[in-house]
Amino acid sequence: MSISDSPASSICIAQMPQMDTGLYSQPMAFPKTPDGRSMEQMMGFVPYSSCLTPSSTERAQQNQQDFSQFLLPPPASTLRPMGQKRGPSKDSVEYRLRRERNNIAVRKSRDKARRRIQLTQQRALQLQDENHSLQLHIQRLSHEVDALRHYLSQCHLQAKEQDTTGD
Amino acid sequence: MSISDSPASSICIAQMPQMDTGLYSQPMAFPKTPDGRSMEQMMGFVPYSSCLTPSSTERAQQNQQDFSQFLLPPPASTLRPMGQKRGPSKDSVEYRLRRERNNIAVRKSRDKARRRIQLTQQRALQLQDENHSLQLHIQRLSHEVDALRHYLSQCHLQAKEQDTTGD
DNA sequence: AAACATTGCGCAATTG
DNA sequence: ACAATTGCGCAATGTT
Repeated sequence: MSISDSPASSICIAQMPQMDTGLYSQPMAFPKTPDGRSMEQMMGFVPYSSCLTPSSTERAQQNQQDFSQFLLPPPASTLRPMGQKRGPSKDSVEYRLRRERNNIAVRKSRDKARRRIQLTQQRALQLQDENHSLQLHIQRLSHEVDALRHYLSQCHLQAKEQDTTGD
Repeated sequence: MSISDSPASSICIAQMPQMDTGLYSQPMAFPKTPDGRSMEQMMGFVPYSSCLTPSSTERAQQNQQDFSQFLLPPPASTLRPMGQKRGPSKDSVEYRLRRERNNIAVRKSRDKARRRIQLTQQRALQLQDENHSLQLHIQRLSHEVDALRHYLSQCHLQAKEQDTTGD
């Protein structure tokens, strides 16, 4: 099933109003430039962005007012019509179902990402520790090498002495 | 807790485009500052989104109280409507300004997070490489130690032989 | 082509 | 009051 309540956290979901963006949106999607912003050029349309709109969006959370969206005559009609047709997709069941599924997928994906990040962090720490240990090990070995070399040179000296003496 | 609620059925509410942010925006008019903000501040305009979408219309929840602003497009003259508004903030100017600022902060914060993550990842890789190098180094040193020990033992042997011989 | 996964974004609630 | 974070849903994309 789908959602539904969930224990604790959850919010409501399903029919909640929250939507913000809605229609037209085009918030992102477009080629984003590296810096992230801009570019809608491709399409010609302009965002309208500025749109402005304020709040409308509001979700009902208790407070909110919402305002009417319509109150305005404007272009309205020009925008997407839809009357309530739910045929294709948009305001109803099918749409809602898709949204709900996506929301779930999103949550899942984000949890995954979060875990991944955490893991990477841990790994970095672990590697750092390991690194430290290895450096210590190297230090020890280096000293050992030095000591051995020293002994060896002593040996050679003695050998030479012996040589000299003996000869 | 969240709440939510609105009667169950309703769904949406407004739907409009929100975008503002400046990002894509600027359709025409305003100067947008580099950092992205601007605009509305100057005018204070409000909603009007164009959007709207109709369909839902109906659900008008009775509750919506407010709406206010007048829906009008005009330039509003700059200012907020006045009318009833619950004092604090909600639908206009002030609100919009706050939102805009927050949106900017959010983008900033996320960029930062992204960079941080990337950095951690790089660091992990780097540490891994370093680790590998250190292990090789250890291997070399270990061999060296072995070799030296071997030489040393040879030395001692010779010394002994010499000893024996000489004696 | 339908389902799931990612990702940028704005909103709102929190936190400092 | 205000910036920084964080959880969340939306929608465009990407992947299967």
